[in-house]
Parts: sequence; structure tokens; C-alpha cells
Amino acid sequence: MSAEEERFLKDYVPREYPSVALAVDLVVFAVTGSTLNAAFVRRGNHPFKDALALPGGFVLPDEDALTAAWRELEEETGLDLGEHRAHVEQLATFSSPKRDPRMRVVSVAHLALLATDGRTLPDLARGSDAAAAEWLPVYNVLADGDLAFDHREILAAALGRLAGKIEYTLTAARLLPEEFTLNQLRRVYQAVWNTTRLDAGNFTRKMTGALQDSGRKVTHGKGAPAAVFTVRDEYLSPPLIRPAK
Amino acid sequence: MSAEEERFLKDYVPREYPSVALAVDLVVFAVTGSTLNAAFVRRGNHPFKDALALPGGFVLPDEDALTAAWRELEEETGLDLGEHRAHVEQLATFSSPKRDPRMRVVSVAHLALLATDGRTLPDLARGSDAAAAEWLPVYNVLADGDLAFDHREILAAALGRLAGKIEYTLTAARLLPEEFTLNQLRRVYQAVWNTTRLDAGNFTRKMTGALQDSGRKVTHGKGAPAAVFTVRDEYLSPPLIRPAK
DNA sequence: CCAATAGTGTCTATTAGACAGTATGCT
DNA sequence: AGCATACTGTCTAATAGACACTATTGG
Repeated sequence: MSAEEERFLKDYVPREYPSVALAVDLVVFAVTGSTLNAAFVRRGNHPFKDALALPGGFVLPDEDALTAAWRELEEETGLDLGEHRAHVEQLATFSSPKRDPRMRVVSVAHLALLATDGRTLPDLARGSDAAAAEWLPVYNVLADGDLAFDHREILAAALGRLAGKIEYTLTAARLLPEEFTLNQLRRVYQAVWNTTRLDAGNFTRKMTGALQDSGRKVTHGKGAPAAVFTVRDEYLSPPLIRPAK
Repeated sequence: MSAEEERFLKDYVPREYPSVALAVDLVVFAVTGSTLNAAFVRRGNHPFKDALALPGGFVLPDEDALTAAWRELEEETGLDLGEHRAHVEQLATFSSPKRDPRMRVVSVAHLALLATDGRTLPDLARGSDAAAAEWLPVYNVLADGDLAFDHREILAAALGRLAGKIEYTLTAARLLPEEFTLNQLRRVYQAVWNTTRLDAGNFTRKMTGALQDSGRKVTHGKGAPAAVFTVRDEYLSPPLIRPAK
């Protein structure tokens, strides 16, 4: 930095600019069986008392939004995020002046994925907030549920992002343990796309190119043992296209 | 709103929350020939005095970010945005605490597209700011140019978004007049992807399904007259895949 | 043996990409 | 005529999607 620039910054007095509170909201996804679930908190206060809402919180002065999202994810789930192979990415920013009736809050929404074995959802311990978060099936909530603020719009945006992204990446594997079978992966796709139309045979052929076969096999009670894979390439080429409903 | 809720909001006193200045930055693209250009302003003050920067400004108290982006686009270009068929969409939010050394400024970056006839770039009148914006070829700036703040990262994100989006949508047509020829459209693709590998014949075949033939033809000095199209479907199916470089 | 799952084989219709060929209009 | 551009035709290799088939396990 030049001496001139240092002098400038030292003497800099900011004009009055409109200021806002900066928050993050989280759409946390996890899969059981062939169902896509998201984490919700039940609001204890007005506005939107007793309605479902997405977990979230304010961005601290020394954090960027992504760091705040990771912190809130850990605080609101109480989980070991390493064990759950958590993935967090920025989704979009919601900035309508009236989205929170109390004051101006701009929210940077984030998409978070947690790994499960496909059988049980992670236990959501009560974090710093009074009420623990709960898992609910995404497609049910979008069909029926009332959500606080603009959280329905955020949830829909997150689902759209995830549904699109797994067409051309192996992001779906972030919803599974590091090692998984093709059947597990196919169930994740079916959960996210809310469909049962994925042919197991064709799915195998299209995916194996991007996967690494561990050489080991695993058995799930019934049926032939299944090969265990890890992700080799993060990108699918050609992409797997979502079937028309 | 219930009486109880009204009472709550009336008596609501916000706690102290960290506040930030909220800004928008704009990546404004337009095409001439087979070159993708973006609009830049030359900074007159520290920090980053004399460096190139993206146009932008602060979000006003009663605006959301998208509205602010439209307003700044009009102010900084001085153009009739209707005539240029402007398209603006949110790109991503940049929130590193130190991205502006003067104070905390969180920027919601936006992608803007302006239509040209493919021959000349719109004249950028000097707006409310002292210096007029200028057009520069995007790939040159990314290769050589120094940009202020984190604007190189924003520019790269915008280019990536546009390059990806035109694979499966006709967003590229927003860089052309409402009516255009397939040759014009192909030049836009080549400009955005920085390639010359698009076969004109195959391009015709793949695009015509999503386009509406006006029935009219137009001639450009040399060669056979070209059919004039408008956009019929915003989505391309199947997508047009970017050739490997 | 039966049921359920894993994974491969096969067939057909469609498509991409390369490139040839024809038509049109300007100079 | 000569040339540049617009667009269609054709060929080949690759692919998707449907579905049959075999193999392997537990009950």
C-alpha cells in the first residue's frame, strides 16, 4: 500500500450509508430411504409465532456469510459436521425491505447437505436456541406447510439448486457416507427428484465412470452383495438428465 | 395479523445487531462481433485509485438488491434499458469483512446483459458519477487487468454463470435485438465461450427447435439472406454442450 | 425353492459431430 | 463469374432408455 493510500485510509470518514442487519438462513438437507428431508425450527415468538422456519442467525462483525453459515449449522444441529461430511454453499440473497416486519434484515441463504447412511436422520440436539430443530419431508412441507417470512421461497430455491446440480455433478454423494453403493446413490437421486423412474441398470452404467470401485462388497439383508464406491470425479459427463414427470 | 402480533411489533425494540452497508456491483455484458465485453469504471479515489472497477452503488432503504441493481445500471450507463432489452439477475453475494478496507460493505453482485446489433457497443454516457464507464473485452481483462477490490472474482463468477446458463437456456438472445439471425446468435455463443469451434450447420439444427421463424429474411452485404428469428422457448432441450477447448 | 437385489447384455430409436453439397445474393 | 454466406443432406459412431437376463444372497 502506498503512503498516499495509507494516509487516505487513516483520514477516511465514512458518509452515512443505509445499513442493514446481515443474517444467514440455512436449508439443511438429509435423506432417509427415498425421502428428502430438511431441518426446521418452530418459532417461539412473534412474528410468525408457532410457524415453521429455517434455522439461521446473524453474521458477526468478523465473519463472512459462509463462515456464519457453518457456525450456525453447528450451533443449531449440535452435530459433528466432519462426521456428517457437511457441505455448505451460498444459495442466494433475499433482501426485500419488508421481509422481516421488525427491522431490515438481509439474509444470505445457504444450502447445506449432511451425510446419512440412508436409514436414520441425524439427531438434532437443541443448540443455543431454546427449541431443537426437527426434520420434515421437503415435498410435504412445500405442498402443505406454512413457513415463516420468505422461507418457502428460500426452501424452493434450495431444492431447485440441488435438483439441478446433481444432474451434472456428484454433489448427491455428499448426502451419503464417503463409501456408498449404487443403490444408495440412486435412492438419493430419487429422493431429490421425487421420482421412482430411475432404471437401476442404466443408472449403474452412467455412474460408474465417475466413481471409484473400492473392490469391496457389502450386503443389506436381502439380495446380492453390492459393490462399494467412492467419488472419483466430481463432475458427470455427460450429465444425467432428470426424467420428465 | 393478529392483535397479539400487532402488539408485539408495536412494542418491539431491536437488540443491537452487527450492521453492514449493503451495496450492489454489476457485471454488464455486451457483445460486438465475436468478443464479449464488460463495462468498467476507472476509480478516481483511494483505495485502488486509477484501477478498473465494476459499476455499483449502495442499496437504498426502501429497495431490494435487484431494484438497486436496475437503478444503478440505468444511472451508470445512461441508457434506455427497455431499448437495450436489459436483463438483470442476482449472481452471488460477496461478504468478506475486509473486502473494502474503509468499512464493512457487503455486495450483492448482479449479472446484466444488454442487447446490441453485434456491431457497435452502446454509448456509455457519464452518469451521476464523474467518470463515464467504458467497455473492455472480458477475456483480456481477466488475463491482464488489475481490478479493484474483489472485482476480478466477481467478474469471473459472472462469466462462469453466463457461460453455463447459455448451455441450457436462450439467455444468449438477451445480448441481441428481439429479432436476430442464427449467425448473430452463434457469434454470441462464440464470444461468451471464447471459441470458434461451433459448426454453423449443426448450430442451426440444434437451435431452430427453440426459435420462432418470423418468415422474413435479412441480408448483410455478402452471402445468402438469413432467416430472422425470435425466441420461442426459453429453455434448450437437449442442452447445447460447450466444446472442450 | 422363492424373493429380492446387483449388475450385465441387448435392441432400437435418436443424436452429435464432421463435412459435403446446394442455394442465394453482392460485387 | 466469383465469392461469401445460409442452410440442408448425409454418414458414422455413440448414446439413451427400455427391458430381458443371469448371478448372488437370505429366508
